[in-house]
Amino acid sequence: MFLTVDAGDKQPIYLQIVDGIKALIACGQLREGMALPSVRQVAGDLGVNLNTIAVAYRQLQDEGLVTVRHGAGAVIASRRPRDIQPGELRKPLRTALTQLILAGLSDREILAAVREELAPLRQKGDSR
Amino acid sequence: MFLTVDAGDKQPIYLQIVDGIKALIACGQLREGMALPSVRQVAGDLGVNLNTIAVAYRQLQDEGLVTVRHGAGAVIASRRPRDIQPGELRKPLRTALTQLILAGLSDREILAAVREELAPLRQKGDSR
Amino acid sequence: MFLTVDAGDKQPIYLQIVDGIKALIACGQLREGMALPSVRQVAGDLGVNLNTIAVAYRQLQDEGLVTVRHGAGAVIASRRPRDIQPGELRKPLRTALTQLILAGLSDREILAAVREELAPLRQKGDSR
Amino acid sequence: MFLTVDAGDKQPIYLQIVDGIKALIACGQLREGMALPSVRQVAGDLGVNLNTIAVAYRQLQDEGLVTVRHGAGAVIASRRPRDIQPGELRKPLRTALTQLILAGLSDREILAAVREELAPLRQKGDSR
DNA sequence: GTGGTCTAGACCACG
DNA sequence: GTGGTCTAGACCACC
Repeated sequence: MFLTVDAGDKQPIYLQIVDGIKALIACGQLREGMALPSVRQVAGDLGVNLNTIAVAYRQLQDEGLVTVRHGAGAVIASRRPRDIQPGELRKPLRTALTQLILAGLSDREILAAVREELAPLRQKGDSR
Repeated sequence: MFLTVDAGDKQPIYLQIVDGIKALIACGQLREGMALPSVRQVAGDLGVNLNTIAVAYRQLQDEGLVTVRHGAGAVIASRRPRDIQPGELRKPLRTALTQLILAGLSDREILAAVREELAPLRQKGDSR
Repeated sequence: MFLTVDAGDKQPIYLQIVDGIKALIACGQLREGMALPSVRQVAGDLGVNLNTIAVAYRQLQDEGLVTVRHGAGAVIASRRPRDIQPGELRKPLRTALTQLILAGLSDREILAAVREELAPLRQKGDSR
Repeated sequence: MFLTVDAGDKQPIYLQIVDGIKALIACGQLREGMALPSVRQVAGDLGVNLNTIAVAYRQLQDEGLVTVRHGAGAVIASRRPRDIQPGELRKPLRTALTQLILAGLSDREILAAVREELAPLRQKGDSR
């Protein structure tokens, strides 16, 4: 489990953990039915408070990505066809791309960067 | 000036404004030397607090995108190569791509989405 | 015995079992003097922890609905008028109705839903 | 604002508050666009911790019932057609009705109780 | 053992 | 002023 947090980051710790676990799910390192490490273990490993992890797990549950069973740990939920509006996902993408343009990258360079980022997120070869 | 803010968004208003102005710069609608509208005018147009706009302008100044001249408003700064840490720009990109993967999009679909988003950001034809 | 549990439910498993048995009693499928299946059997059938079933049975005993006889299993208790505080039963009803109102149902629709739910709970014709 | 909490209740305080506010919305005492009292005020009034109220408000936001704007308080959200599966709402109703049957109430008495509970939730006369 | 809730108190971010 | 986050530590509920 390769989760890291940066206390100096503008993004709150609990969201960093949420994003980290989402990435692990996306790349297949965490699959449907697999158990997540316990709240206490993650808290100990990362050196953050128990509650902070609990909030992250709760968020993942609210998004339907994991099933938390009281007294029995958390497991990756069955992957549903996710009822998200595409518009919700486009906004952060647009913002990220804008930043790259302002940094002076050409379209070609940006697409290369996207491919570079995409590759490790597809390690397990389920490139649907 | 086509800036909009969504009070219901989870992103703070001042950042929505920062991103909006960045997009205008990226696509060439705002060019080096052009004056930004006054804090008061933007606040009035968008119906938000004066202070909120001031914070947004301050952020743009801190990033070196605009220069605020005391008593004379803000103008778009000369485009410098900017001292960017590439990692800083990659993180939001990675998060946005992760979300698209979790939504079930294939690599092909994601690259298409990136191209779609990139196009309007290059309206003015300066595809360096 | 038609009991089911849903591990993904937010309600704890032992309460799902308690509610399930209450429903069976309410509709007459379980009557005074009838024996409940053993803790072990239920646990095996549902694939849950032995202790979980024991807690459910304990709760039913505390509410006076079943009597647990040492070494001889549990049987449905004689139906007493029960010492109920009406307020205690009204609260969950009020919460459930509030949810229906927020979902946009009219009074007419809600009463229809109540009658619909009531019918199968009166299968055995003891509509006192 | 008539919110009460019972520390001895089995339901957690933050959910009691969520339910209380839902009831106020359902009966029209809180309408679209109205501001909720601040987290600090509610915490003071009820004598509970700030965080507890914050969690309740966050839950209401996650359910789309209120819009929380950082630094600017919380307001009742525009009432959307709620994308709930009716099955979700039927389960608590069924459980509540089961309890009433076990208490010995007849169908007639139960329907009377439902009408009794429904009346105060329709004070403002929008019985769609 | 697991996660859930609550407290007290601190500090930050937003408008 | 507002809400958001985090900590430390406690106690409870569940499996």
